[in-house]
Amino acid sequence: MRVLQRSYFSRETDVVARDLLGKLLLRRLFANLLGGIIVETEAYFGKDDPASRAFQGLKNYNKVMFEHPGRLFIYNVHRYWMLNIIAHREGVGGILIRAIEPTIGIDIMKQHRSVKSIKELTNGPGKLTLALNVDKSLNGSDVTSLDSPIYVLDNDNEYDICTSNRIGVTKDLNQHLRFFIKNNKFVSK
DNA sequence: CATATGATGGACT
DNA sequence: GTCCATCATATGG
Repeated sequence: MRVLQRSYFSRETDVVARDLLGKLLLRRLFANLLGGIIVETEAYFGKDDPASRAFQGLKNYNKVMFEHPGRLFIYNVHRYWMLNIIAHREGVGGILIRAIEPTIGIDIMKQHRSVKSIKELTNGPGKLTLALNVDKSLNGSDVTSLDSPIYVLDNDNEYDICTSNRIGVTKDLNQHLRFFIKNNKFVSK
């Protein structure tokens, strides 16, 4: 397996969002490796997407969205941090990682969250950042190197993919920009 | 299992 | 003061 490179993220945002399903998201935390299989994503565009954090234009907090692909964009909503990877062919765009299937470092991730069942560990965007110990300090970091705190490994497995409208947005576009693996029990509710 | 509701804090105007 | 790409809890089946 190899680390996904900048060229991988330099494609249309929705194409990359769909393509990321099944890939392995890894978080290096001190001597530990945490993470799992990406099972749910959402694509967000720029000035033509009213649900996007870039819709209102360049701000201090969202400037990573306007920079080159392959970096993390960490954004706060309510009390939680959202983990996004910047991806676009040109212009602006990012992908929200909404859920992963835990496979590596499960015991450590459980220490970060008091949950009874493993199903609840990372089945939501705010839940997985808690489990992976991700916060704003990682905003802007590169994901295209094994030395990065977070990176994504390629994975050959094939999955059936479903789509829907995005979850929780107040002004969605009239197209399906949420992607998830069919029948996977770690997809968010 | 499903749906409803209140708490929450960062960044905006 | 307002908005928000959420979550945990409580309740009913």
